[in-house]
Amino acid sequence: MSRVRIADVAKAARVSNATVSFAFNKPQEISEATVKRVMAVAHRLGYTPHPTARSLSTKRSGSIGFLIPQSVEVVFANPFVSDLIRGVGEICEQHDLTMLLVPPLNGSLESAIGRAAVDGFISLGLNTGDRSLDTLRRLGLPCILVDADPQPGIATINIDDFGGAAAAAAHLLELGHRRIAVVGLGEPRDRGESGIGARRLAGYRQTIRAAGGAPPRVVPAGVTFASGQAAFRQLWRAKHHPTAVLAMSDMAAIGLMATAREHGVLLPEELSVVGYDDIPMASWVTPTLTTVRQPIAEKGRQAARLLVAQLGGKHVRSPQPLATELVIRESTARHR
Amino acid sequence: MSRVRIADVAKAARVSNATVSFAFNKPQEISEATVKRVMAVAHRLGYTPHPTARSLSTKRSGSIGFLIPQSVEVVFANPFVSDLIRGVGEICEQHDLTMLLVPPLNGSLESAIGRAAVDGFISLGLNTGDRSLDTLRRLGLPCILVDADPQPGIATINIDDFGGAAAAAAHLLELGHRRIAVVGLGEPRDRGESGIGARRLAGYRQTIRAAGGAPPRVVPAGVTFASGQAAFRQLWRAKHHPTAVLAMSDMAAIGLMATAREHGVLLPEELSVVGYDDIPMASWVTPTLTTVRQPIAEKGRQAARLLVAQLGGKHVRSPQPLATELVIRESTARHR
DNA sequence: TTGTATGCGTTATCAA
DNA sequence: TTGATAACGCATACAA
Repeated sequence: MSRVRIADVAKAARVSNATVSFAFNKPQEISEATVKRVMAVAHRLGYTPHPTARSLSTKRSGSIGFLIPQSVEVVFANPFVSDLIRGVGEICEQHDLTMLLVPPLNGSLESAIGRAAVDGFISLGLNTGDRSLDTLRRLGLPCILVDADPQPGIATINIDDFGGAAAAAAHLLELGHRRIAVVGLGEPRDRGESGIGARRLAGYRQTIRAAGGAPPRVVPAGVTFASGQAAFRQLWRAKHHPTAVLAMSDMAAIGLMATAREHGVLLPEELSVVGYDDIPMASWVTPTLTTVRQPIAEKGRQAARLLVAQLGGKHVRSPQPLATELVIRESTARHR
Repeated sequence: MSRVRIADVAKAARVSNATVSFAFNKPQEISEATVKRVMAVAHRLGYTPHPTARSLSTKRSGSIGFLIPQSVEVVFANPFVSDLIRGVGEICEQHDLTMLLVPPLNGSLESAIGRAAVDGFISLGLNTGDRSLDTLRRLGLPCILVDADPQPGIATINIDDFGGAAAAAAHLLELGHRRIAVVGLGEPRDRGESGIGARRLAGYRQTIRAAGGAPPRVVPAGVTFASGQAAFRQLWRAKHHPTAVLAMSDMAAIGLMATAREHGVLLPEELSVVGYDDIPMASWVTPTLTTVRQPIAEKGRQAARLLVAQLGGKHVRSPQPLATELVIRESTARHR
């Protein structure tokens, strides 16, 4: 019981393969009666064009790849990614594109890229110097970067990481905090070099320095609840506890707050916490989280729109970084 | 600057196409020296096998479709889906499979199914009688259903929806609650018919009836924060307010709780709330949410494992429904 | 308006 | 061990 092919339809409808193909793809090119007849036969036989064969011929797969730097398991633990996907998905659906999730294959994004049958990629947080970028270029696949360092010839969607971080730091300084800790993003070796972590850290540091504050202690963390828990424990292990924390993700901030409360730390009286992202959850936790809002879904939409444009042959350029906004809620208070 | 093809490599390495193909796919079939030489040339030229051409030939795409009943925009608003995806992704990565997100195309899942170049599907919540099931059968594509009614010949992953709901209801009854409301799942027209909503509702109803309680009022909702907010407003519009609520999703429960607090309702003193799912967030909100835990990621893993087995030609059967467990936290209290 | 013939880039069969 | 060559299933330029 093999699949119904175009030839089967053609034979049953007493026309050629080409006519069947036209009936599906360019109905206006042939007579209406023929289209009707062919389609009726096709439907009766249960024919559906083979997507792979069609792709090989048209050189279009009708799907785009969503490149993630780690496993699905890890990346989707952060609600940020869901929101980003939602934005991308919105535009994809407008253009009948499906989305392929492409994590590294055996640790290598390069090989995963080569195996993905897609028309282009949206990539989340690709570090400068990553060889995947060369692979992308070599294959000539359109690609839009999100939350990455600008690359020559590749459009990148970014937010004003520095400005958001600066606003967050300024808020804490204004509240009288002087012993401020930073919960970083990713491994220490990455932080100083590049990426959003570095930009945010610069925003924190410069603002604090400009106010005459001491350089903040920085503890590494990821974008998960658990990493926020770990960050708290690390901070509280030291003799002098900070009176305020600047986190680079809401998830880490929320994990940190939960653990702080478990340790009997009063929030925000004894510890002010500022997050980053403003994921929906930030306004549902207790205390509600003061955070730097970034338009997550909009980033996804922009990236997808740009990719669609590029698929259409247009030359696209990186837009201006999107604005961030400090959202003051209950997790920050005046230093006592 | 067209893409490097297998013939280019063959010519440059002075071998035939077949030899190049062997070097990539069955290195043990040809001499080691040849493999080495061919691979060196391939690498120098930047050759990567064309995934679509390869698929057409092997009849394998190396990716599976994740069928969702609504747009990505809507479906990914529920953290439940992220967790499910994480489970599926975990197994996929073990088998070098990528995941294609397949939402309805112009409202029709059927056409979306036909266009997806995948080896099989995992489908979330496909209702009985959905014609997509016929399409799947016709195309002969392996498919595993999650949270759906059992279909003849199609393996389905389910949890003990009834038992979980019954435990939740029993818990509230035990706490002395008699005026209990249910926050449903989906449209009223679907609820009575089939699906997890119906099974959970039956669990609530039968348990309450067995205890001699009055039939619960049921208000419809979805699986989003906003639908929980709406459900609260609808409940509070009536004269007699319930003293406890059974929600069919944590997200709805969390939305309901947030709105209740805004209306000055004390939680859990004046209103007990039970959720369903036990998404991570359930233990981060205030009060922490009493809920029915289901192994979300495990469902994803099971579905993926079954699909992989089916792709391997094995005949698979629906496993036993996975156990649920009532997790008692702070959102439920004795009726005053 | 319809049919024929070729290309898409691999894999795999069968000879050599 | 390697090399021609036929599928794979469809789209499309070109011919009729």
